[in-house]
Amino acid sequence: MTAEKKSAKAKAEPLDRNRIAQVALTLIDEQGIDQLSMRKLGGMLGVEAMALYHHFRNKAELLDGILDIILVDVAARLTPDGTPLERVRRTFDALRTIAIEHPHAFLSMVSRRFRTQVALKFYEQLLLLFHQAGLSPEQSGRYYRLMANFTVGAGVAEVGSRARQPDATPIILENFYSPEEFPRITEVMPFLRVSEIDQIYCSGMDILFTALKGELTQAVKRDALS
Amino acid sequence: MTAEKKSAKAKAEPLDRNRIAQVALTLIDEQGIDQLSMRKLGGMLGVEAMALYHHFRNKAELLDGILDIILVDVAARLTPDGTPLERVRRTFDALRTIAIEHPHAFLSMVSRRFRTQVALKFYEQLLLLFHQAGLSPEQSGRYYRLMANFTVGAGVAEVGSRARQPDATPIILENFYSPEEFPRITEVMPFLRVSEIDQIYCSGMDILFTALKGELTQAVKRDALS
DNA sequence: ACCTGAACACCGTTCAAGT
DNA sequence: ACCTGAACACCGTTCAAGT
Repeated sequence: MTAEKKSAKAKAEPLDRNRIAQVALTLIDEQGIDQLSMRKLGGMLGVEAMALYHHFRNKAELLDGILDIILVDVAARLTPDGTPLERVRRTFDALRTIAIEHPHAFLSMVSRRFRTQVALKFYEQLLLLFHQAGLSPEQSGRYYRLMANFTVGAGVAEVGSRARQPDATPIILENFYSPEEFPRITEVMPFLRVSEIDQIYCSGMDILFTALKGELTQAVKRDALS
Repeated sequence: MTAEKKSAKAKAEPLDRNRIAQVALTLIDEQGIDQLSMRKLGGMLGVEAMALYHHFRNKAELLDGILDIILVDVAARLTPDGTPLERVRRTFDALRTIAIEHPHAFLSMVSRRFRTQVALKFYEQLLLLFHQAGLSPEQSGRYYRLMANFTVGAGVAEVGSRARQPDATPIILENFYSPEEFPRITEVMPFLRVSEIDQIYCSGMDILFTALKGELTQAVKRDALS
């Protein structure tokens, strides 16, 4: 009986941080973040929950491990071609896809500070691109934050519409929604469909990049004069 | 003994949704979101946990109630003076202060869809301002989303630096951080201090509003020609 | 070194019962 | 209508013990 259970769950190789975090991510993707428990995760790995504590000090550290997996995945998709600014743009676009591919995980990842080597390395690489594009440290910091804010916000919004939320107030829009009560919402809703969201995100990034390039050419002009 | 406990917790008036949500918010502010439990909340109200289920169907609905409180609070701070666009700007600025005043609550609020009457009313009012500023429904939707994305992202970033996180990977920056390993991060860090964040947020909103006004004057010119 | 078992101190929620 | 008590099916984490 015990042997049967173990074989069914595939426990051949020994555990390691990466495999645990990987399985945890699938669990989150399939069942939502609050369905991730050390006990259930252990079950999926054919192991007692307590075995996991040999690889992660606690659940929070496991979440850091999941963030690492995602960042490595994002980094792997990035190609080194194009100008530095094009690469910056592609990096943020790739980060945004996390929200779409892992909606349940995204929310808990987004507020985590970069604490691991992997995360810091990712951050360093991204800032290097800003540097290569000719931005000063001050400009790099500012535009990194602006773009990160915007991308994170877009991701969060996307999560809201994609990930099923635990049933809260059952006053779902469709139930009680009267167009005459909320005329502006009614008017705007067609333009905020999931199908439009991507284009809106792009337009926002366009605005930020235009501003950035404006600052860069100004600097070039100043240099030419002096 | 039981009487002592009750009197200590002030249970004079009967419960109502608003008071429960209010106390829940203070609990979150003081102890963090994952310290909010129905049992503990009941304790603070001098009541058994199960009594709360008479006012909220479940914990998720309680969170909706907290969001309502916050939105009412934000709305109360807004004055009706100035141009519609100025009022839009002040609305987002006020929303941002939530992240600063309720960092622990912010994260769980930000991904909640607007399901309650209160939240929809707030949304309607905000979209009305866009309308009054002369934006088309498409423009209203787009700029609402752009500004909301940006503000939410800024809030999330702020939460990351303000709200204490459960101890995860103990590789805190200071511990292992070697400037030569992460030169770009080192360079940029001084410009991303908490004291600078506010200014960066403002610069981002400035960029968005400049773009918005650009679209508006273009439309005016088109109208004049035709 | 890596995993188990039992235990501790908690959860959200249901349900029948009290007033 | 509003609250209680007991119960169910869970949690994260500690700690001593096994191999």
